Amino acid sequence: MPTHPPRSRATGRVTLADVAGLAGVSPITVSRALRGERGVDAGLVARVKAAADRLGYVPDPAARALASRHSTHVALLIPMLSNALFVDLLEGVQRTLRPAGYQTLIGITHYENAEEEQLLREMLQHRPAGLLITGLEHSAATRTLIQGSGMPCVHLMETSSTPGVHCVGLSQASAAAALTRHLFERGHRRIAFAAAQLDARTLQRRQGWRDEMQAAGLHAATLEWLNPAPSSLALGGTMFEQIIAQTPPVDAIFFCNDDLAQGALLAALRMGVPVPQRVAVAGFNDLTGSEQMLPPLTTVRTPRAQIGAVAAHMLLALMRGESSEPTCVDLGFEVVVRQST
Amino acid sequence: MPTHPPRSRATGRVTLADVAGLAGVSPITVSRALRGERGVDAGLVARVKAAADRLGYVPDPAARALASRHSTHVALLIPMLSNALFVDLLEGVQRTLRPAGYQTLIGITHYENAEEEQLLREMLQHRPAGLLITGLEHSAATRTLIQGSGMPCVHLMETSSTPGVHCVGLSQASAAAALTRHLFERGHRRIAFAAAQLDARTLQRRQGWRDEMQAAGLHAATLEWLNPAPSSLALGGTMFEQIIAQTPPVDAIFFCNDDLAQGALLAALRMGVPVPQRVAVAGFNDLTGSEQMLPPLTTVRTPRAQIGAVAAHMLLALMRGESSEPTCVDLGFEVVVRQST
DNA sequence: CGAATGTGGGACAGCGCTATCCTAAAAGTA
DNA sequence: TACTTTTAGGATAGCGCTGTCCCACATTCG
Repeated sequence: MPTHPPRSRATGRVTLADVAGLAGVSPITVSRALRGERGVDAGLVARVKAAADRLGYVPDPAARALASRHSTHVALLIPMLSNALFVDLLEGVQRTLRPAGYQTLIGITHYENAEEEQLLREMLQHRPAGLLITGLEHSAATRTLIQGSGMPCVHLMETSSTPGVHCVGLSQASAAAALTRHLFERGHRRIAFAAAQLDARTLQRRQGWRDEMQAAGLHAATLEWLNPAPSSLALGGTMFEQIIAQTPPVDAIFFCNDDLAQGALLAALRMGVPVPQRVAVAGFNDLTGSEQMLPPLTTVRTPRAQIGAVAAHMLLALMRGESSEPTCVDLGFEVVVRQST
Repeated sequence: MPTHPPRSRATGRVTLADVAGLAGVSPITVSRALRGERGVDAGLVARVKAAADRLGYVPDPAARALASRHSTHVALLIPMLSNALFVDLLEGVQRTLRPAGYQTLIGITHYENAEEEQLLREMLQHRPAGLLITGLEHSAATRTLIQGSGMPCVHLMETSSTPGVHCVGLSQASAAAALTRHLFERGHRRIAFAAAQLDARTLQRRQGWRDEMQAAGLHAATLEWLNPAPSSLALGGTMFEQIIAQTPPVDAIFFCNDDLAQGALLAALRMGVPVPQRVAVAGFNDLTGSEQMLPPLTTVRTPRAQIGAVAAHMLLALMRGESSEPTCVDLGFEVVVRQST
């Protein structure tokens, strides 16, 4: 006859032992049954689950983390939430991780490598079960922390063919190239590229645009307008004013994101510059409001909510110890043609 | 002679016992010294801290949570992150809580009471040390959960004089009233109120507008345009089209938030309706971009980042067991007059 | 001067769970 | 049949920390 621990406790919390008492098994069997571990008799599993339900048992994450040496937290590192792109990404992640019993710990890096590293350090103290991190480029210390922790990690937004690196995203360069070709088709030749923030993805877009321009023999260094400041509607307007004053005149502007492009369209209205007659304007990401602009903005739609969801699924697989195949998922993009080009 | 536990462990993690060994005291003294608990000799505290620094000791949150029965997590419940208002709120909260050693667990309720309750239930499993929750109105079950948990709780965005209730925000009704009076001053008489989402704060704004309208003898039920759908630029445009067609014509529209108002301004441009000549337009919150619109949008600036920070400070005090005075902080607002009125 | 009060610090016993080892029965093998 | 392998489940021992009791010593007071 096995020993059965007492049924009630001082704290009021329903514990494994309570469930074990009701089901007539040992606590460790309850633990195994509830986690769906190897060889527990199916009938027993059912009995244990029924007992757990009846008592309203919920496992204590702290105890679980302490004993198993990893928590039910997933760390998510993103640059900024004021960019709607990352809000959608977060939605996709949470929608997948919550039902699987994981909590998302959000770290906002403000596009700073040092901040990212500091956040990662703090988060590792909580022994997260996995990590979702924006982009592929990080400081050496950050890479060391990730590898040293041995934690499953999925990179977001970009793609890479490096073996052993897990990522879900899209080819930023291909997307930018596709948009550039669209501008060619519309007859544009002097196409400026205007960017702010200048993070890795922005520079990849620049590369995509530049490759197409060079292939067409249309590239010129004076067509690149790079500004390291954070992007905003106001900055888009300012950049538009500068670019429109250039001689010889540009006939299209490809902004690296919709924030800038929307600001440019508003500036064009203010200045009385007809778009797309005088100059075409295109953006990137297809954020809310781009279809409401005057004229509606041509842009590239990126599947960021889906990226979040697929990456979370990949991470779940890795956390279960499965080896995810493929290691890199390209979710593509769509050029959305509207009246601004 | 006290017993000193061994200095190293299998897991590789630096533990309290390691620090205790180096400092030549017992683990419990290290625990007390590091947490700044009552009566530990100042010299000893310094010695312990030096030892901890030297070993790079960081406390294990899971063990701490298990032993003390509450974690270093703070639960934050907000309706939605696609509304920039709540992104700013989150920034303010994190900026305060992170340096104090707390992690923020974000729950997004999508404006659903049932979702809020479910999220709260899940979060309570993690025994958060405190709760930050948007608004004062919640389901009975949610209120029971909060009270039953005995957890410190601060309500965000609204104000209340109910004793025992902690809140940081602003009087939504007063702010709406002030904006309405501004419209009176500009000579407007038929002022429509247009709202979407219809959460508690929206309805409080409606009340502020209505009170002023009634006091001036200008209220009419046909001036209220309420739409339960989520607010968006597109909806703002649609509502603008409807309202502008009304006879007798309205001469001003007070949108319950800037999203709707911005959409209305874009629709006005599209339709060729001169703002503010034919109709004045005002919004609420002063979101990014409102100053960039054509014409720039008159709105009410709300100090949401500050609300987040002040609420987090209040919660920190409550979590330390101090009784916060005052229990309710009104951070006010500012009517920002631009060219749309 | 002895008892009442305070104060710094330690021992102990868990918090609720899981990793690990172990046993006994069941199943497969020669 | 005797032997190894597999399998289901239990006993044990922590994970790293803190709440609680407790003791030794120092301080105050009648």
